[in-house]
Amino acid sequence: MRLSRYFLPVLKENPAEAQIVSHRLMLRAGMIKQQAAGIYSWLPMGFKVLKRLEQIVHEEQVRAGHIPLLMPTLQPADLWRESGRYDDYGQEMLRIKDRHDRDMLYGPTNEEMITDIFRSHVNSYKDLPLTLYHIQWKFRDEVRPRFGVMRGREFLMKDGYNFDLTREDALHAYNRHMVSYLRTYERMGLTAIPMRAASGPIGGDNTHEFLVLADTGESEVFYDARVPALKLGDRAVDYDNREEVAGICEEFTTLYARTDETHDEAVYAEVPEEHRKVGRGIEVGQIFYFGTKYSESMGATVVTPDGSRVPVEMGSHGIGVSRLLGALIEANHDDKGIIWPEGVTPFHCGIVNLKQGDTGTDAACEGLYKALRDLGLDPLYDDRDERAGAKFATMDLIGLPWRITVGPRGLANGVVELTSRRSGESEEMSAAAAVARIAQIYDGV
RNA sequence: CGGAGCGUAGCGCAGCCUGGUAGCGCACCUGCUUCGGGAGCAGGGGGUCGGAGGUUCGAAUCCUCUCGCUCCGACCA
Repeated sequence: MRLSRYFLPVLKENPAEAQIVSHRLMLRAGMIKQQAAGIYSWLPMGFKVLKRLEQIVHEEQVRAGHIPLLMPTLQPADLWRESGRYDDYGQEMLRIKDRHDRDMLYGPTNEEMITDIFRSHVNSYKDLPLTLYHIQWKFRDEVRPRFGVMRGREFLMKDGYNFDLTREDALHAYNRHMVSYLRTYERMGLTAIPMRAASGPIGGDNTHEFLVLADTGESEVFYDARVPALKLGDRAVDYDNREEVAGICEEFTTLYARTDETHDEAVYAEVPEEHRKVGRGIEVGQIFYFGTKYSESMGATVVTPDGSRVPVEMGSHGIGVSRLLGALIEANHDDKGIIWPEGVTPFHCGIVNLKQGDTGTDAACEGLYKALRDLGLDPLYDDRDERAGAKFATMDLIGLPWRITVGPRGLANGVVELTSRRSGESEEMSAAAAVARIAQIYDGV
């Protein structure tokens, strides 16, 4: 993309309403525009990152054997009357009437609807196990939306639902989700720690929340310092292998890690003192096993091998996709702006032309731009007629992890400059070498 | 939902107390000079002061109502 033809309305000054750094940077970097309290338009670059996160979530869900579908944002109230949650959910649910005066609602989640789909089409144990998920906009009419997309009223969420015959099968689904989530966050360059959680209104006994450590997090967290160092890495996981999947879960949940809701001083005291850490975290996902809570109230049953009919075992699992953007920035920024991890960056690298209009630098930049694109990479070429300082400031603000700087001074020596946004370190090399390096960095990302 | 505050140009703000017909910085447009970390000079465009009502000869300013937004606390992906 050529910046002169893109739509990237960056702000030089901090918008007054944004208090936390991710909100401020998303506004300044021209990623979002607020339309109402907790409701945002996603401008091109914000939308690009959001789509990238969505894609990673999809890939990891499919890898785990889960099946995508799409349910609507608007739902009939009757489904929720059946489960009993229409009255329970309270004012957080946005209720709407259509022209025929029918009660509708903007879905805050989809347990009822997925259960309805299931019971309409599945009757036999032979169709199990089954895990369906979608990535769809939700609405929860929060009393006090804040922190930009981290606590919006409208938000994009991946929610998945497993249907199993037995409790053991359902717990395997639970574990499968935990591992797929670990992998998802890791690909995004985030360290998200599974922590035992309280169940909340969705209900259920087994539940973990995934927390990204950040000073601005809303939850207080207590954990063993060795937990954030745990990595899934690129090990191959057979998601159908129960022992293997359970083993990974054990690996990641044995050491102490809890939020203030489930914190237990007595257990925490057993953690060696030098490993005890207290901090703050942003919740970016949660997994639940809730058994037959919805299948019983809504009649989602299957016929077993012996001919009897039993309610299915279920769980639901969510990732706050739009919130992840905020969490990513909270975890990856400095005083100049965002620092995108390679896995989620909106553009692979930036090209800064220090002397726009100069035949030599223009040609060198065009050459780089074409070479990178020919390799399937997506560079952002700052071809605006701006001064060097302005271009550098924009690049730092929007946080592309790599920048190639092209100026007459370097070109006279046959070199361009490759700079890491994260470390700030620069290296001079030929244009061809810079292209090769970028390609190598993104190989396999 | 309790408490506090803010709405004046695209963004950041001053003016309001003490009414007299709107200003500053950035951004934008034009020209010249600049050009390796948010340039300088000169000129220019843009605001029914959130909305409605009231007081007054006169309202951004005072009064009433209303809408929106933010922050602090209790609740949540």
